[in-house]
Formats: sequence, C-alpha cells, structure tokens
Amino acid sequence: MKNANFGAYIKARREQKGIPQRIVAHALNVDTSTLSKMELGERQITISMIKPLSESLDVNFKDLQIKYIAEKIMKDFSGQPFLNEALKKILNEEV
Amino acid sequence: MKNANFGAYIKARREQKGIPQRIVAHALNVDTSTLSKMELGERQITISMIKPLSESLDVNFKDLQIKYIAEKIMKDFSGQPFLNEALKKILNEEV
DNA sequence: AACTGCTTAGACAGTCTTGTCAAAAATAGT
DNA sequence: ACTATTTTTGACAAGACTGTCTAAGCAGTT
Repeated sequence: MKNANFGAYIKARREQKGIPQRIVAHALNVDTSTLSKMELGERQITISMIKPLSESLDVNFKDLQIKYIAEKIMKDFSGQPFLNEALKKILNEEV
Repeated sequence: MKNANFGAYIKARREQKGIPQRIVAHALNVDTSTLSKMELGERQITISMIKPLSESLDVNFKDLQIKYIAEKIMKDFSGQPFLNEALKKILNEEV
C-alpha cells in the first residue's frame, strides 16, 4: 500500500472520464472550490461521500469504499506495531 | 466487538488497580480534568497515548494497542458493507 | 463539622477544520 | 487573440475540538 492519496485518485478518475468538478461537486452538495480542495488533499473526504462519488464518477462502489477505508486506516495507523493484529481481531469477531 | 468505549475500559482498569487519575494524567501530560473527560468519552484518546497509558496502568502494551485500534476502526467504519474486504486488503498488501 | 484526596462539571480562550465566496489562474475551443 | 469554461487560491466566518482553570461534589477520616 503506497501512501496514496485518495483525493488524487478521485481527480485522476474524474479527468479520465472528462467529467468537470461541477458535476461531482453537485452530487456531493459542495461547491467546486471544496471539491478541488478534496482532490488536492486540503479537505477531508468522508465515508458518506463514497456513494455519491462512485455514482457521479461511474466507478465501482465496492472498490471505491475498500480503497477509501484501507487508505484511511493506513493513514491513521501505519507504523503501529500491532496494526495487523488489530485488523485480525476485527475480522475474527465480525463473523 | 461490542460498541465498547475505550475510555471506560481505561477507567475500569485504573480503578481496578487503585491508581488515582493524578498518576495517569501526569504520565499523559494532561491534568485530571482532561483525563476524566477522556475516561468519560468527552475527549479523544490518541494513539500516542497508548504507550504511557499502558505503562502507568501496568497493562500490556500490545493488548492495549490492539484494543484501541480495533475500537477506533469499528467506531469509524462499522456498518460499512465492505469493511472486511478493506481490512483483508491491508493484511494482504502489508506482508 | 472540618479536613483530605479524588473525580467531575462548566466556562473559557486558543486552535483547528469546514465550506463558501470572489477573484485569479489555467485550460480549451473558436 | 479572444472567449468561455474549468480549476485553484486566499480570505473568511462558523463550528467543533482541545486542555486548563476553578469550583463543586463525593467518600473517608479525625
């Protein structure tokens, strides 16, 4: 897992499809200024934005949510000695 | 994983050992008012506090970190349909 | 009752984060 | 070059959050 930036990924996807910020910003109920900052990592993207993001960008919701969550966790906890054990604990208890 | 509260757990442990807030608060470089609020869930406990917490409370660091991280992740993402897949993704890539 | 130590509550200023606005900068289309 | 559209920037007010201080509440002791 690279220290990838989710905002940059969103931006790349959006440009790939030729969709202007205007469209995506509207789906998120923010203005383009806010979306621009999200893409540049200057504003947080919240978990509740993943659905409208996936829809307005026409990308797979499942993949996007997985990517988002994984990156967020790595951002918060990468380098912690027992991160893996914590993840396993959740997986085991969440049966 | 119950919707357990980490602060409450810390508090229970501390009382179990008969350690006053004064001691733990000093280890964390905060005053007892702040620690009280942490125990009651009115202030955040950060990952960097886990080490001094484990030391001042004489509890196993590994267990405490695992518990802290697992609860934090559940707090942020429980209910998300693809949380498990995101955790597996991290575990697979972090070899 | 008074005293001691422990814990909690409320108020507070300081800091950080948020989304918006207006303007500037960059890009594309003609 | 000009125009229209898109994107970024900086400033800003509003709100949330942090740790501290002070004082209150509580239990035990003398």
